[in-house]
Amino acid sequence: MNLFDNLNPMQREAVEYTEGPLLLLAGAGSGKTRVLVNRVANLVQKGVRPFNILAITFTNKAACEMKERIETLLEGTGGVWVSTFHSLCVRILRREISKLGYDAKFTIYDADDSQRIMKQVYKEHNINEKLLPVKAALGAISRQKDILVTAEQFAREAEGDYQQRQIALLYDAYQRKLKANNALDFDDLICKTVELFDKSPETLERYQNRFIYISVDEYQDTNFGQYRLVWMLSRKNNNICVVGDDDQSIYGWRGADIRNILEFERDFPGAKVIKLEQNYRSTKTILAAANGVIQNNVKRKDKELWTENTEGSLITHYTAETDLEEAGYVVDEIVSRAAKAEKYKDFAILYRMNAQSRLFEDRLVRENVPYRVFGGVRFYDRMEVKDVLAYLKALYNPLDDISLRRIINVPRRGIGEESVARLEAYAAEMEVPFYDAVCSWDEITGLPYNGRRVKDFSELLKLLMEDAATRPVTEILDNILKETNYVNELLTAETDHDMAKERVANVMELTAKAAEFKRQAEEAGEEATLAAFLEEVALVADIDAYSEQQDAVALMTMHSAKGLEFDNVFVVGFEEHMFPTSRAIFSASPAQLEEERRLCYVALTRARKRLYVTSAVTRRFYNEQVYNSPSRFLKEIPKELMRAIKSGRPVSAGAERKATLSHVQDGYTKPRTPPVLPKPKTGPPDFSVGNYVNQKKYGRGKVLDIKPAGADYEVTVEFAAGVKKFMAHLSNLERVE
DNA sequence: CTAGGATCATCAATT
DNA sequence: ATGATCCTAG
Repeated sequence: MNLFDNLNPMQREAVEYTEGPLLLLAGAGSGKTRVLVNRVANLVQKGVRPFNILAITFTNKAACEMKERIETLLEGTGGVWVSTFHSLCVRILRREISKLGYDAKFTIYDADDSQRIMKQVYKEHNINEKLLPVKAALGAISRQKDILVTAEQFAREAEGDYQQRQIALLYDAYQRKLKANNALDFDDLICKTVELFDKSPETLERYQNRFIYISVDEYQDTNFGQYRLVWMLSRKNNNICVVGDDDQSIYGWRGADIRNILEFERDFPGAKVIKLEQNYRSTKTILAAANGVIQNNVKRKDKELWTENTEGSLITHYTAETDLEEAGYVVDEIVSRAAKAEKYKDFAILYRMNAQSRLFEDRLVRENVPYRVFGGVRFYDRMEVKDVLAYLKALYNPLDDISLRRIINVPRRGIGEESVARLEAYAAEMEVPFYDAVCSWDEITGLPYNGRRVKDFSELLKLLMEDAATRPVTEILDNILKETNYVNELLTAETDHDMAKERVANVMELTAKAAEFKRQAEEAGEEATLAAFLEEVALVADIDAYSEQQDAVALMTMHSAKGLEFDNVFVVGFEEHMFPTSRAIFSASPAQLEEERRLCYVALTRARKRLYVTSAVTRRFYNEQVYNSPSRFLKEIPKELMRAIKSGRPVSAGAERKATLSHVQDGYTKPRTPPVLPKPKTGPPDFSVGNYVNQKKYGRGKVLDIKPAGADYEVTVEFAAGVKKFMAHLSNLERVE
């Protein structure tokens, strides 16, 4: 097997260059995964033990794919450590975390768990959620963790500013509570690993000796903590290869720091830089469009992708009257193209927000088109799935109050708020975990039913725990369902029958997933322990489930689409305020808009052959009818690359296209549920600049500006609460004196 | 204590 | 529009 066949000179150089720091600037579709895989294979062929190679990826899916490709290439040489940052850290921490005073059986808390913890903190400190929303506090803390600032450090810096001091207090209390529950949140996984290496140089050295060659994919999306971790691990051997594209950095809001890639050469002296600029994925047209957009960003490394692929077809820009019609066009186009021998799995619909998927789903169902939605409410976030998982978590780590409190009255067993409050008070007074309070039910006065209900619950827990230590996760799960009768509870408690059935189906799917997990573990010669299952479940992303096996249209956000490619891509909702979002438009700093533009670049470059962008003149958004103009990014795509179609009437197209489109129109002359549109009145509003108006929500305000927008007028009004914009005829603005 | 109705705020992207 | 929280009656 020659690893260098069919590689271009740049790719070949990257595969060959194995010693010392290497920065691979790899544009979209430039074959970087191939380079990474071949590079690892090259190392192994040179005699490096797979055991000594670490490859970090962004998603579990990417990790699996890479592992498979390496194993195929090397015919079954396992042992290369391929994982995401988070799973790498968990594996290290499971072995080493006792050095930081945590128990090795720590639980990983997701965003929902974190929120519950924080709500408890608010309660204990009597802090008003209105003054500082829980989400805002958690966000602020998360940003600090991203840059490895501890609660103590933050408290020192926060002196003076009241809001900051408040956050410092919350950060500290939140962290203590996590510790008491023997739990880590997502950010902690990274921070604690860095902390561990800081505190224990000999531990760090062990891992440095183990990971002699390290590569990091999607380096543009790493945050400071992750950068620091990589830096520490690679310091000794200095064999670090990072791959990234500053134009595809789309996780700034999550703390990703584009400087990591821009300053790599400074951080790792003597670094070699190789650029991969040849694109193998898209047509010339698609690439030119993407380049046209991204070149409007100021902050970027200079480079331009090119391709030897064909020109391909023009990009279609479809302007629909309504969001409903937009969905109709997209789905009908998919149906008609699929009829011409294309597979459903060759189509993707990409949107900015998960909420946009609904209309497309409705339409796909109606046309009997198989599809899969990624993202949105994750499977593991479903209420019923979380309930069952909470049992598993509580059995595994009895210190995990959050999980224990979640299940104490699920299914209903007559332990309500009152009882929980008593237990809590006891736990606080005796300074013991909540679980101990449950077990000490006989010492607590004032429990309803003489503590009988709590007693039963504590006995149930003990019974389940007996098995939990030794049995495989599948049996533990079956046992929980049997002893609690949870499924039955779902069926009786839920008033909505379809909903109940769906919930039961989800629980069943969870047991199926556990079974599948057990099968895989046994195949690998491992045990399907509770610990391993919980870990897997905590760190999966929805996109990890994406598979090309299923012939189904893929629906996902542009963020989720990163790293994927499709023959035909529809980028929908291509409008101001949708994409770029209002937040980015009104943001004071241009950075947010630049990130939106990079997201646009990512979205456009997902397409191999055909690219569609669609916009609607009007749509329902947060339960309001809004009128948006086409996205500014549309103007950044060179006009000659596009074919514009408005409301079912091709501006320039052949007969074949017309046939398709009349089909679209038919769907709309007799829609099953006619779109309810307000009748836009015409004419200017009955007030002018300088007048005062009244608005339901914001009260009295002064009109600053009125300008035509489609059939209506956009009115800018200054209220006490700030400057807001409205569509004149939709927003019930009344002139007042 | 629980169930069910009323009221209220919220509304990006994710490991 | 939806989901979370609050409130009242059994």
